[in-house]
Amino acid sequence: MTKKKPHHHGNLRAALLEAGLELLHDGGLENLSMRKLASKAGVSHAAPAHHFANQTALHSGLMTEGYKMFTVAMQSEIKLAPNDPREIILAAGRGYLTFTQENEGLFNLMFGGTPRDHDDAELNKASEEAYNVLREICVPIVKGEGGSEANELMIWSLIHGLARLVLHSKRDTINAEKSFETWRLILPPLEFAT
Amino acid sequence: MTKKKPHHHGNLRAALLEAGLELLHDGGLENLSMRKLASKAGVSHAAPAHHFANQTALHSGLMTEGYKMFTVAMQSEIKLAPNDPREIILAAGRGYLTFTQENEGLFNLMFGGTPRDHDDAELNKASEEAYNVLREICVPIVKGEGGSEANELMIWSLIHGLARLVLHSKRDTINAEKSFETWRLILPPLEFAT
DNA sequence: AATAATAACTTGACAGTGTCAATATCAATG
DNA sequence: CATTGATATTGACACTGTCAAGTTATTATT
Repeated sequence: MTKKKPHHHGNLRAALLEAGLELLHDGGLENLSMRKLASKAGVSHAAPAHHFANQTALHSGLMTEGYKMFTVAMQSEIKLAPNDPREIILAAGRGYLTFTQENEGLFNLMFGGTPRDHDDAELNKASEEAYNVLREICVPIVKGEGGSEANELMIWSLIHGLARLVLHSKRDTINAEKSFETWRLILPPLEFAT
Repeated sequence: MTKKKPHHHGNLRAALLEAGLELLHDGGLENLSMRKLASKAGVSHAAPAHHFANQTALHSGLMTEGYKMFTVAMQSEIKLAPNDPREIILAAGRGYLTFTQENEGLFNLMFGGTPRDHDDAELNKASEEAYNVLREICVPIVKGEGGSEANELMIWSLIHGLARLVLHSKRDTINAEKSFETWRLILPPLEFAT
């Protein structure tokens, strides 16, 4: 039996991801660097290279964590919602908004155009799972000309766009506190199958 | 009469912005740097500092150009549209999508969470003008519970979200070529005042 | 158990980055 | 013509990601 005990403090990879999330949370995307990461985890500046081939790989790893948190945020709001298809969609949106507002830096990393490793299996799995949450809450919507895909895209675009705009104009138009209400207001009428 | 002939090649500031847009167009946000910018404009690495106090100021300048292009892209599509409120909204969206797909790097800079100078008067003016285009095309929509602001936010979120998702999954779900059709499909039914 | 092999980490170097201070040069004004 | 102020250059600094080489710790082999 092979005991995997990498000779640092258990699992450096996890510690690095943790440190990265912390940096993002503190100072946003601009505050994230491999060397700070390493320093925060208490290792030398080149240590991360053994767990993340390059910066893109590290970013992909952090995105993976982001999608997981994302999925959880939506699901836990859905659990609290009354058993009504529209209420469930509204709840998922609240989860989305909560996540983006509590993790602005990570959100920017995930959806700001930062290059990612498209062959990262974990990342692809995590993002797919997040998309599946969305897919499920859209099932009850009656299909129109564009089929269920158009419904999903409509909901996804709407909530993603709102989340971005809320972050984008924290000081202006859209009040972050009232973003839940705004979400309820802009979600168009939907027809559900009975 | 004062001939303003700064002793380089006319107007370095404009040349720097041009070079910046080119860098963004070629290699995306990751390809943009002040030193490349300077080199591309044929000046020393510290020359830009006299026209842009720091990187944020440069970014703000590029964003300003982006919003201007943005406004033009929407307006020129609107001009071609039949005089029907829904068709006009669809046209503006096509302009939005065209801009984002032809200027991915600039779009990422504008909406990827990159810090900006919130006191930059030109930037604020340019972004406001872009928002005004949106506001105008939403005027014919009958106001609901959220007033006209909710209508604007709905359209804005929807098209912005779609644009991001199209860029985000160029290779996957959403076909960039068919993004116009997708936009038509996900725009919900709207009620217009007669 | 001793030794070899492999993985994890460190150290040092390199080119590239934004920014600042000091210097030089040009354009226009007195 | 001399002064002045804006404009650009040069050089330095700390910081970044990445690579090569060396060191240490863990695992595997004989």
